[in-house]
Amino acid sequence: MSETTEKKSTYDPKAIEDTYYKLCEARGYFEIEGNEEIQEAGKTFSIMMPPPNVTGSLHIGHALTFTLQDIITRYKRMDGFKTLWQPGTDHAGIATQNIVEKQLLAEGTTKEALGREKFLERAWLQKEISGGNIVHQMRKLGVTPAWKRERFTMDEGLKEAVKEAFVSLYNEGQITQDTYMVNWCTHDGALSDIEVEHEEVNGKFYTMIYKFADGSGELEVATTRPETYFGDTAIMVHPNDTRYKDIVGKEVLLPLTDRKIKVITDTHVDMAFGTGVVKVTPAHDQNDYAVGQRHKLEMIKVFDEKGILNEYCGEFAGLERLEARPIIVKALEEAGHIVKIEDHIHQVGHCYRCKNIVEPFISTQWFLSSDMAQASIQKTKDETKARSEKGSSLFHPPHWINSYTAWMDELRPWCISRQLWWGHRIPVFTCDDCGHQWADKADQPEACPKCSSQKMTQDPDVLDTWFSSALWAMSPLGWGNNGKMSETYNDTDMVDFYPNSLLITGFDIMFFWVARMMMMGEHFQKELPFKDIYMHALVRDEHGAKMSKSKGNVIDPLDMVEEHSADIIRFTLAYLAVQGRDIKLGAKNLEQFRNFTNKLYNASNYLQLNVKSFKDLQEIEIKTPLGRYMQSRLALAVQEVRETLERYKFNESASILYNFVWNEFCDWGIEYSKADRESVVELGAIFKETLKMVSPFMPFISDYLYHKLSGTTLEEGKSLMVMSFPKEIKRDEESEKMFAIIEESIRALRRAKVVIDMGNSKIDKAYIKLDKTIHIDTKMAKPFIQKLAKVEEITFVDAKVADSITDVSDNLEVYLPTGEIDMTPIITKLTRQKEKLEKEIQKLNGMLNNEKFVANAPEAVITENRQALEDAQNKIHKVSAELNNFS
RNA sequence: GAUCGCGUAACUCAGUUGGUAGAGUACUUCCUUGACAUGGAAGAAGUCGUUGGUUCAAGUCCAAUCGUGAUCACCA
Repeated sequence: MSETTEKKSTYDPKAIEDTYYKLCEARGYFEIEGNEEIQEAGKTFSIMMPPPNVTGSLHIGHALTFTLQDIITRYKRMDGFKTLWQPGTDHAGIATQNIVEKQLLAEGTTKEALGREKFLERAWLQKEISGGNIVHQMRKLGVTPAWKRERFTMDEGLKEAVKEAFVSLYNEGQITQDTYMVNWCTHDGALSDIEVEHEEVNGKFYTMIYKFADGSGELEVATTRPETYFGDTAIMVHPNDTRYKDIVGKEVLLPLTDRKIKVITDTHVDMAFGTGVVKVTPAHDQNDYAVGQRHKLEMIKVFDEKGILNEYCGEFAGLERLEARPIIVKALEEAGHIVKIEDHIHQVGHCYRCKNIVEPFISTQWFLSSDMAQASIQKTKDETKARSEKGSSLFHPPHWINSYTAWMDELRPWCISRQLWWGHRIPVFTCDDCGHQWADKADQPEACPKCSSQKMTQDPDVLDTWFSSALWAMSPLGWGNNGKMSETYNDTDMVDFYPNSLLITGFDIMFFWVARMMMMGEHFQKELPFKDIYMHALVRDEHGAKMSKSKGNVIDPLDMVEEHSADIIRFTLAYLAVQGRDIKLGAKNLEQFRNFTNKLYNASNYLQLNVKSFKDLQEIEIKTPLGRYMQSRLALAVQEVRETLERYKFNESASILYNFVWNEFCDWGIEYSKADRESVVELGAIFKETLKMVSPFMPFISDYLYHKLSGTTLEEGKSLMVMSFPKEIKRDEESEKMFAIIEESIRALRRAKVVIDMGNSKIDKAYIKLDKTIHIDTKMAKPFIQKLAKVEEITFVDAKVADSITDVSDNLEVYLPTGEIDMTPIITKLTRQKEKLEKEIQKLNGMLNNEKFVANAPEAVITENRQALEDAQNKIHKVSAELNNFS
C-alpha cells in the first residue's frame, strides 16, 4: 500500500509505441526510399517476408521470425542500404477453404449447394476480414516492412505470375498430367508427399484366413487395414520361400465375397516378417501398386474419393472406410476368417491440415517433374562448397544443408493439383470438339489453337498453395505480373532485389517453401533466389514443451506486448535466438529485459539531472579522459554488434548491447562521471550514439530517449530508424589502459574494505602502490578512485605502508591503515589467494618446461604465458610477504 | 533404419580459425549514497555426459559410447 510514495521512475511504453509507429509509417520510413537521405550508391538489401496465412492470427513463432527480419532490415536501412522488406499474405488453399466450409456448415448449407462462384465470393470476403487482422497484429510488434507494397498470393499480379510459370513449365514438358497413386485425404483431396505427417499409432494386426478355391486348405494373411481386402487382386510370397513353393499359381477365395485371386511371387516380400504371405491391394497401397504394375494386376478401388465403400465390398457398400473396419472385422470373425488380432504400433500418414488418415489412392493429377530442380540442386551444392572454403555458408546454421540436399537428391514428382475451389485455377483447357489440351495464360482463351473451336473446358482443380509461394522471391518484384499491380513495384526491382539478400524462415517449411523457391528461382532466373538463408528454431514454453492450444501453454505475443512492450518482447527473442537451438521462453526472460529498459530509462534520467540536452557524437569533440574512454568502449561494441549481425548471431549482438549499456556505460561510465561532471555532456552524446545501435532491437524506447536527450520530439524531428548506424569510431588504447588501472584500484580497495567490514562506508585514507611497469596520470586518476572506492584521500606510494592491510592484484597493491582490528579474515583470504596462485604457477611451469610446447607454440602464446608466469610469481611473492607480516 | 542437433555452475544457456571457462537467474554477506531496490558492492559455485585418439596444447578436432531431441524413410 505504498502507491502514494511510489516514485515515477519507470518508462511507460503504452504512451509511446502506437504513436511512434503510426508516425513512422505515415512518413514512409518503411518503404524503399524511406532512408533516402543516408542511402549509399550501389548498396541494396532485400528480404521477402514469409507470407503468413491470410486466415491466421499472430502467434509466437511469427513474433520471432518477424522480429529477426525487422532487426536485420532496420540495421541495413540505417547502414545506408536501399532496403526492401516485402510484406504479404498467403491464400492458404486448404486452410482457408476449410474455414469457409465450416462457416457454411454452421449456416446449414454446403459449398456444393452454393456453387463455385458464390463460394469463392465467400472466401474472398473471409480473406478481406481476416487478412487485415494479421497485418495489424504485426504492426504491434513494431515491424517495418514496406507496407505500401503489400501483396496477396492471389492478387491480380501474382495470379499472372502463377500462370506465367505454369504455362511455361507446361510447354517445356515439366508439368504433366498422370494417373498415379497419390496421397489422398478423403476430406481435402490430393496431397503432396510432404503434406502427409507420419505419426505412430496404436493399431491392430489382423491375421485372416483365405481358403484355396480348390478346397485344398487355407492361407494365413496379415493386414493392418482389413477393410481394403476387398480390393485384393493377388496373394504374394517370396519366390525363394520353400514353405509356399507348392501354392504358387493356385487361387484363393476372398472371404465373404468369394472373388478368386491368384498366388504370385515377388521379391518385395520379406520372408522373415509375419507369415511371409502378403495380400496385394494395388489400388490402396504404395508398395502393392508397384507390385500390381509389375504383374499387370487389376487395380480395384474399394472406396470413392470420400472414403465410401463401393459395390466390391458387398453388404458393406455405403459405409465410410474407417467406420466400416470394426463392422467388417466382426463379420469376418463370425464367419471364422479371423485367426487372431494383435496390438500393433505402426506409422500412419495423417493430413497436415485436417489430421484425417491419408489413403494411398489412384487418381489423375498434375505433376511437376523433379528434373526442373536439378540445376538448383547442383548450384546449391557448388555454392555451399565455395562458401565453406571461405569459412562461410549458404544456410545459417550451416548444418541444414545436409537435410536439404538429402531431400532434394530424392526429390519425387510434385503433385501440384488440389481438389479445391479456393486457389489458382489450373490454366489448362481441353477443347470440347477436338479434345486438344493446352495451357493458356488467358482466363478465357478465345479459341482452341488446333481447331479454333470456341467450346472448351478448363481443368476444375486448383494449384497447391505452395506453387504460388514458390515464386515469392521474385513475383512481388514484378516478375510475370504482366503489368498488373504495377503500383506495388518498380521496373528496376528485379535488378535491385533479385537474388534476395536473405531469407529468414522456420526450418519446418524448408521443403514446402525454401526448396520450391530455390528450384523456381534458378529455373526462371538462372540464379538462386537467396544469397543467405537463415533458419530459425521453434519457440517453446519455459519447460521446453511445444506450445499448443490443447496444452494451454501458448504465449500470445499480443498479450506480451500488452503486458510488457514490443521493445521487450523483441529484445528477449533476439537475445534468445541462438542459431540451431530452440528457444525456451518464460516470464523470467522477459523480466530480465524489462529491467534492461528500465536501466536505459534511468541512465538517461541521470544524464539529464546534470545537463538538459545533448548533441550528437558527430557534432562535438570528446575531450575529457572519461569521455575518451567511454567512446573507445563504444567503438568496440559497435564493431562487435556489426560483426555479429552480419553473421546473423542475433543473440550475440543483443548480449553485446546489454553488456555495454549496463556493465560498462552505467556501472562504470556513469559512476565515474560523478567524479567529473564536465564529462556528462560527452557521455550524453555517447549514450545517444548507443541508442542508435539499440534502435533495430528496441525501436521505441531508443527513439523516445534519443529525442528526450536531444531536447527534440519525434513529432518534429527525424526518427533514429532513418539515421546512420554507428560506424568506425576510434579506439583509444591509452585511455583504456588507464581506466583499467583505475578500475583495478577501485576493485582492490572495495575488496580490502569488505575485509575490515567497511564495505559500504566511506573511509578516510588509503594507499596505492602501482607496479613499477605501470605509469598513469595519478593526479587524473585520483578523484575517480576516491569517489568510487569511497575513500576521502588516496595517496600513491612507492613502498608498503606500515600497520595496514593489503590487497594484492595484478598490477598494484592497495593498503588500508588499520587500528585495532581482527586479522583472521585477512589471513584466510590471503592464504586462499596463495593456494590459487600456486596452482596457476604449477600449470604454467608445466607448460613452459615442456620443450615441445616451447618449440611448437606460436611466439605470441609463449610470451603471453611467460608473462603470466612472471606476473603470478610476483603476485605470490607479495602475498607471501604479506602473510609473513602476520605470522 | 538414415541424417542432423543437444549434453558446460543449483537452474536457463553463451562460448568459430584449438591457447589458463562466461552471462542471466538463484544463492551467501552487506548497502535505501543524490539515475535506477526493475538498483548497488563483495563473494561462493563447473572432472565442459563418458572413454579413447590427434596435438606442445582439446569445452572446441576425430572415433566410440551413454542420455536426449528433431527431421526423413519405412514391412504387409
